[in-house]
Amino acid sequence: MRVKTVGPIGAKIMFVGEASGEHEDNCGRPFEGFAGKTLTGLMSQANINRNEVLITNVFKTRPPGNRVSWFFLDKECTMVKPEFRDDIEQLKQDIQFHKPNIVVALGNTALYALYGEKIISKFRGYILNSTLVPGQKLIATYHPQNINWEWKNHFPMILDLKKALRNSDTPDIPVDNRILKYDVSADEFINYCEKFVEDGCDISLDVETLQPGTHVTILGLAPSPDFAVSITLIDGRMPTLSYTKEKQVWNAVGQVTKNCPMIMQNGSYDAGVLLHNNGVYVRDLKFDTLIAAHICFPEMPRDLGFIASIVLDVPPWKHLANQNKAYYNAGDCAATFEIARRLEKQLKQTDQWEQFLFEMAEIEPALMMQIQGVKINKEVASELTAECDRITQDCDEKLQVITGRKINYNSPKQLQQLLYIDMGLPPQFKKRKSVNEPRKISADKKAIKRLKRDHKDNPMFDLLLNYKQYNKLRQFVSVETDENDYVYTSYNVTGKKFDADNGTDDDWRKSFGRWSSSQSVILPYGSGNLQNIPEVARKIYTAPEGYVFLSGDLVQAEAVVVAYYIGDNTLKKLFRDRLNEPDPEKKKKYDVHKYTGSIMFRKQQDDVSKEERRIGKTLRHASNYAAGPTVIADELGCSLLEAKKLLLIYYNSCPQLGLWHSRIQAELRQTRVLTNLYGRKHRFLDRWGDPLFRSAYSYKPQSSVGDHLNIGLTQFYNKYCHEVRMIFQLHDAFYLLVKEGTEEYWARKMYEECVRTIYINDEPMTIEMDFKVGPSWGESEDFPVWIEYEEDERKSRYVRV
DNA sequence: GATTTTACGTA
DNA sequence: CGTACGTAAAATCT
Repeated sequence: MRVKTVGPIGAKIMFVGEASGEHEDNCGRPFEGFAGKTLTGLMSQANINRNEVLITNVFKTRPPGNRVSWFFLDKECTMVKPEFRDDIEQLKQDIQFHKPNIVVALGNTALYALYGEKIISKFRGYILNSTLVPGQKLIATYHPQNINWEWKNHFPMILDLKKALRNSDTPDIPVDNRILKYDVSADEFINYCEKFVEDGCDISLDVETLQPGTHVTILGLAPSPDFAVSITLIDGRMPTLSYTKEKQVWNAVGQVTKNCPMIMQNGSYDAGVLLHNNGVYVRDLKFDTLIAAHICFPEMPRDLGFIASIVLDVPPWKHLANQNKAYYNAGDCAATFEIARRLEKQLKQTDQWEQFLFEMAEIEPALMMQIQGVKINKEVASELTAECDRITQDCDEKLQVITGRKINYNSPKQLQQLLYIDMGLPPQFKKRKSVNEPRKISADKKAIKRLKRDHKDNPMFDLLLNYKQYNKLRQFVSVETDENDYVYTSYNVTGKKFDADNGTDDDWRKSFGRWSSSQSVILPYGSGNLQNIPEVARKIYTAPEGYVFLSGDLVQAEAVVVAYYIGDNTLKKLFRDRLNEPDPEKKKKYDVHKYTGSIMFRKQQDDVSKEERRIGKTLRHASNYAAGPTVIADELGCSLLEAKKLLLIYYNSCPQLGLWHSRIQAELRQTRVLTNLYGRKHRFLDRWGDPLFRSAYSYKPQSSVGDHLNIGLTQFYNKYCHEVRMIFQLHDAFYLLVKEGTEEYWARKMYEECVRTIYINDEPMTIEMDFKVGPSWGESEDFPVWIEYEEDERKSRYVRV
C-alpha cells in the first residue's frame, strides 16, 4: 500500500523519512512501526507534538527486504530508478502544497532527495536551503532507526530536533551577511592587524598547517562573527612572500597576539605552532571553544564542525575545505568567534563559568610541557632494547623446542591456532560488554594466565607471558628522538584524541576531566603517550648531571574521595591520622590495604600478611567501581567461588558502598547529570543500564582527583614556571626536574599548592601529597618531608553531597 | 595502501 | 560484565 503524507493542514514542520516498512505498508501511514515509536519518543524529548506535524516518506512503497537500494539503479544510491521518480515529484508537490516553515530530513535518503547530498553525519544539524524545493528551509538529522543502532547519535538528534522546533516559527532562511576576505596581500593583512591592535578587540585566530614540520600555510583572524581575513603564506609547498615581507606579517601577527584577547578552537595547537615555529607568543588566550565544548557537552564530539552544527544557525561549510582553503579558514575564524559568544552565555547560564576558567588555565602549563620535552638517555635505552631482544629471542627458541614449530607470538591468529586447534586446549573468551554480543575467542594475556592456572606443569605459558611482556616493553624503550635526544608528548586538557574526520569515528570520549597524553603533532618524537610508560621503561628518562626528578603524588587519592563520599568513618580517621603523623616510619602504619586485609581476615593489622594485603587492595579497588567476581578471580588468580566469597565479606564489612552506588543511580535518574567535588558537571548519555552505572560510579572520584591535581599543578606553574621545570603529569602526580639539594624546597612548594581542604557536608577532607626523588623516572625513593598542614579557609571549598 | 581488529601499557 | 586513555602490529579490506 502506498503511504500518504499525514498531519494537519498548516503544520509548521514536515518530517521526511525514507520508505515504508512492514507496518507502514499495511496501514498506508508513515512511521507506524518500530522506527515510528522511536521517532515519537525523540520528538517528545524535543518538545515536539507528533500530532502537530506533517510526516511523510521519500518513497511511498515498501522495498523488498526493506532495502532502500531497491529504489536506485546504482549501489551508491545516487540514481533513482525511472519508475520511482514520481515519488520524488510527489514529495516536491507535497512540500509546495503544505508550505511548512521547516522540513526535517530523516537519514541519508531524505537528505539526498531534498538536498542532493549523501552523508548525513556531515550535514546534520545545519540550516539548509533545499535543492528539491529551492527557498524551502531544511534541516537534516539521523533516521530514527539509526538511533536504535548507534546510541551515540541519540543526543545530537534531540538537539537537531530542538533546533528544528526553534527554527519553525518562520520560513526564512538566515542570510549569510559575513564578509570573508581571503588571499589578501601582505600589506593589506598587516593593515588589518594594526587596526585590530588599535581597537584592542577580541580576535579569533586559526591556522592551517602543512606536514611534516607543521608549517603555517594559512593564517586567519576575525574581530567579529561577521568579518574575517586570511592570508596564504605557503601555496603548495612554496612560500608566497619574500623573507622580508613574511617577517613583517609575523611581526604584525605578534602584535595582535600580544595586545588582543584571543579566541581559538584548540588554542593549544595553534598557539603551540605559533610559539614553536614562528616565535609568536599568545599572551591572553581568553576563550578556547574546545575547552568550552568539553565543559558544556562532555560526551559530544568537539570538532568545530560539530560544535557549529549544534550551537549556530549557519549553513554547512566544512565540506568546502578542499575547494578553497583560504576562504574556509576565514569561515572557521568567524564561526569560532560566534561559537565563543554562544558558549560563554551557556557556561554562565549553567553555572559552569568557574569550571571553564580553571580548565582554560591548564592550557599554558600543558602546552609548555609539550614544547619543552624530556631528554632520553640513549645508552640506557639501547641497553634495555638489547635486553628485550635477548629475552624474547630466548623465549622464542625455548617455545620452539616445546611446540615444535615457529610462529609469530604477536599474531593473535597464529597463537589461537597453536593453542586451541593444534594443542587442543580449551578456548578462552574475551569478556563481553553485554550478553547479547557473540563470544569472542582470545589468546591474550588473561587467556594465557588462565591456561597456565590449569596446566601448572607446562612451562610454555610462562614463556609466552614473558615473550609478550618484553616484546611490549621494547616499544617503550626503543624510541625515536630529535637531534638533541629529546622526546615530546602533547598533553590534552580536554582528554581527547580528535575524532577521525571520515565519519567512521569510534566510541565517543567520556573524558572525566583528566588530561590525556598523545603524540605531539608539532614535535613527533618519542613513544607519544607518556602516561602509560611501564615502570622498567621509565629508567631511560634520566636527569642531567646535578639534577634529580622530584615527584609529588596525591596519596590514595581516589580511595580518600570514596571514603568521604560513602561516609566510612574508620577510613576517614585513618587518612586524617596519617596526615597528622610527622614520623615517616609511623606513617606506614596507616595503610588502607592492610586495614582492609585486617577486616577481611579478622585479625590485627600487624598480623596481615603480604598476600592478605594484596587481596585487600584488589578488593577495595575493584569494588569501589562495582567490579564482579570474574574480575576479582582473574586478578587474584583464584576460583570464581572464592572470589564470590571474598566479595560478600567485603560488601558486608562496608555496607555504605552499596548505598552510595544506589544514590548515584538515583542521582542519574533525576537529570543524568553528576557533579564532582569541584563543580564539574557531566551529563551521562549512555543507554540506561549497568555500563552507564559503572561509568558513573567512577566519575566522581576520578574527575575530582583529576581536577584536584590539575588545579594544584596550574597554580604551581603560574608561580614558579620561571624557576623550575615541570616534566610529567600522571593524573594523580606531577614531576619536576630540580637541582640536587633543592628537593625539599620544591617539595614544600608543591605541597603548598596541591594540598588543600574540601569540606564535604561540613567535614574536612584533605588529600595528602607524598614525594619521591630519583636520578631517573624509573629509580626513585621516598622523600619524606614533614609539613604541618593547617586547614586554611581561603583555600577551601564547601560541597554538599 | 588504508582501515579494522586485537592486544596491552598507565592512573 | 571496574573506567579512562593512546599506540603498535596483525589482519582484513579495496
